[in-house]
Amino acid sequence: MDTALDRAVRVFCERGYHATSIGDLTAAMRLATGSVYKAFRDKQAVFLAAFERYAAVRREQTRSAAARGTNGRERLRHVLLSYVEHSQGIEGRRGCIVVGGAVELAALDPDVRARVNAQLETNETFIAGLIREGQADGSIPAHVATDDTSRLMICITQGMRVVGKARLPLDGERLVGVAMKLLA
Amino acid sequence: MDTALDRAVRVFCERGYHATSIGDLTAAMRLATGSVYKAFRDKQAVFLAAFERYAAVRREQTRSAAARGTNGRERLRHVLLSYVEHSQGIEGRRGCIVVGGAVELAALDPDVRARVNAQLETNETFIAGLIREGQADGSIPAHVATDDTSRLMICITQGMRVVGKARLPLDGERLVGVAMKLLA
DNA sequence: GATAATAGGGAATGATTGTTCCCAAATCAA
DNA sequence: TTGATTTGGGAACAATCATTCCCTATTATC
Repeated sequence: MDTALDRAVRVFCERGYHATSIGDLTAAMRLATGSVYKAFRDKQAVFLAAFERYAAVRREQTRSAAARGTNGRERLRHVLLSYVEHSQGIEGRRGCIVVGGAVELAALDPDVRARVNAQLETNETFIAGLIREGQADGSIPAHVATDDTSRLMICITQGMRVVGKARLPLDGERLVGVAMKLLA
Repeated sequence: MDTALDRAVRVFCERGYHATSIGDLTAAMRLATGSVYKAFRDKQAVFLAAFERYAAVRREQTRSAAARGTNGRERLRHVLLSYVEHSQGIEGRRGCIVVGGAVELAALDPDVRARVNAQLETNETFIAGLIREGQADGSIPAHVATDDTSRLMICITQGMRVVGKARLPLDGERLVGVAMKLLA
């Protein structure tokens, strides 16, 4: 079932919510219509489950990117680098289900909006934590405004997914190199 | 007809492409079904026309925001401030048709993707121009990497629209204050 | 003033949508 | 082996979709 959900994630990322029909889902998940409706209440429930699965996977990827750094600043740098990589190429073109949910459904579906906001806030809190770590270990100056900087970085990461979906190329090292000035 | 198109812009911004039915459009534009199809070839043509109209209006708003500054750095600051303002509150919740087009249609409709890319590149070129102005008038250091910085700023502006649509609050002065470090 | 041309309105249409219902195969219990 | 229960599959359904067609005012032309 998790593998079927992974396939649903791909379709929702690529086509968004409304352009994905139940037929698209059954084809991707290799399940019949009745089976999908036996596993999920309706299409929105499939989307929310796919959203949850996507968020969990991405959260893990981001944590492990952070673990590649040896201090707060380096951990943050690797998180940003990881975001650029995921916003590029084939995965970038496929898109992000959080951004898709925000743009396509935030105004129409309170459940999805709540999940999107929760996800954005989790990410922001994580980044803010890394900034504080850096300030504690001396790799980030104490005068950096933690909350404002982490919120701006959320804007950067979400924006990269928009730009990546539009297929503008993103150079990881150079883009992140510039973004790290925010920690000066 | 321009006023009808303005109303179409609002619907497309708020609901996106696929969730907007012809019925939604006729209600918003105060036109009957037949009239819409007499003025436009199909739904995609309405969207593209609305996109064009939206882009023209936003372009003008951005230019006039830039005009409020007295040097390159200040002009860029006002542009960023303007973006935060438009990403917030009722307009932020309504959303941006460029971001919506990128996220919802870039993978499905080559025409829309081309228009989205053109718009992103226009904005990026405009920002890059402001950076160069600032470097010429001495308000921005010469060592600032123009292309990388302007691309990152596009990510920031597009990301603010995603975050604003999700209804996370954005504090203009503080966010832009942090973002201006990119010009150090 | 009569007629042609245009613009706007809305019912009809066929395709597609999300959802439900029911059937067949397989698994388990006795 | 039976019978009961679950699991997966797909046809059927009503609703909604984008689009077309045709009718009625209104404007323009002679």
